[in-house]
Amino acid sequence: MRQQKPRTRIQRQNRETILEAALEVFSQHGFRGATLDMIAAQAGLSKPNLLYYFASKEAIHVSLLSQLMDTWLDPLRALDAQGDPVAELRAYMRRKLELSRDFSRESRLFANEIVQGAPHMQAALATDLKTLVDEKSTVIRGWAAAGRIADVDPHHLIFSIWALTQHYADFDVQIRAVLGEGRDPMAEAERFLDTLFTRLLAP
Amino acid sequence: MRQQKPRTRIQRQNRETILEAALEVFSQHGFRGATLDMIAAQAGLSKPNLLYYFASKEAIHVSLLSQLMDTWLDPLRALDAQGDPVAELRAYMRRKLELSRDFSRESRLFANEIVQGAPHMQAALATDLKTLVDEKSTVIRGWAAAGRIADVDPHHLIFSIWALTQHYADFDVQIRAVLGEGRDPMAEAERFLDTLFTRLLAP
DNA sequence: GTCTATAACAAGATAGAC
DNA sequence: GTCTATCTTGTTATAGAC
Repeated sequence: MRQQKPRTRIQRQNRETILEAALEVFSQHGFRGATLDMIAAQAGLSKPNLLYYFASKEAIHVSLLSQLMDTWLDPLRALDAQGDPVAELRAYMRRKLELSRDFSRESRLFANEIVQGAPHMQAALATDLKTLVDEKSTVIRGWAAAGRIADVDPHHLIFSIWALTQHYADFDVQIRAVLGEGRDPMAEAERFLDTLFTRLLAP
Repeated sequence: MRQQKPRTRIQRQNRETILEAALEVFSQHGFRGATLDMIAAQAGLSKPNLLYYFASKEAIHVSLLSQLMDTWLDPLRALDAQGDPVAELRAYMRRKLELSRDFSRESRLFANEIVQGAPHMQAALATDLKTLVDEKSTVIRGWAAAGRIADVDPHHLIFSIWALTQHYADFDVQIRAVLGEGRDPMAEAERFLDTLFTRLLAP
């Protein structure tokens, strides 16, 4: 039962600091594995001070997740029905891969949430996400019908882009363990995935 | 400090019951999110009784994970260097997808562990897993060099099979939310992935 | 003697009072 | 910002049942 909207500059800044710290801790330990102590230490604030800005541990978590959804969907939103089909889809894949590289904590936070059944996001998935995906699927289906890309199921094409790009963030430990030292997973991934989607989509 | 190997029939059976219950709970909530109370309830046993059969909560978790590793690698082990390259790789993908369908809890247990940095599996990843993957990568590289499949990076090819098949188990909630009612994600996935790998691998 | 349950303990956690 | 009430949870006696 605290203020919802930050009024002053200090409030905005501290909320930002807390969310950044919480992202670090939640993405690494999951919701239950994270403690307010860890987040407070990471943020350089006292524990009660956290609870001055957020009503509860769960409130911090929810705030992170809802913020995230937007960023996460941006690359798909940018898919342009007027552009060149194969180029557009490859660019979408590349943007998603860049998100995995530059926002891997966010990706893991999301993965943690979904793997555990999305207790806090069910609604958003079935509305915002589904709406956007359905809309873009229609575009892709049109491209396929016009013979401008190969005939593939649009939904599963999108799933494959999610799966392949997020895998490099979420399963990073495994990837690095298997590849061994001295390799650059993300750079290699970009080349591999570009080849993959080029071959898949060629009409 | 309990017995390691089950001696009696009851012991084997109860350990089995506990592991089954723990799989259900751990895969859904992660290690820290799961409580012994939940596992006990699921197993129909009392909490102290759990700890009569397993030394600790962690011991149950570790037991599950080490059992899992074997099952998880079987499909890759079965990749036959003497078989037809494209058929072998497609069959490997199909076996992995069947695992995702029939052992989705195991897949999520694994995902939970890896996403959080694999605190209990680091060693196994860098040894057992890496050894097997490197070995099969050599086979695949040979196929590519002989022009029997397209020229792709073997490691990333294997990663792509993992990513695409496990995604349907681990992100099941999201998939179903996006597809909506009345569809069969796994059946559709099989057709889509078969097309994808056929096009990717065609020499 | 092998197993199971009730009860209690101690550490650690969230949340809130002062 | 220190300090604390309250609750949860992993673990351990303790004692009883098959």
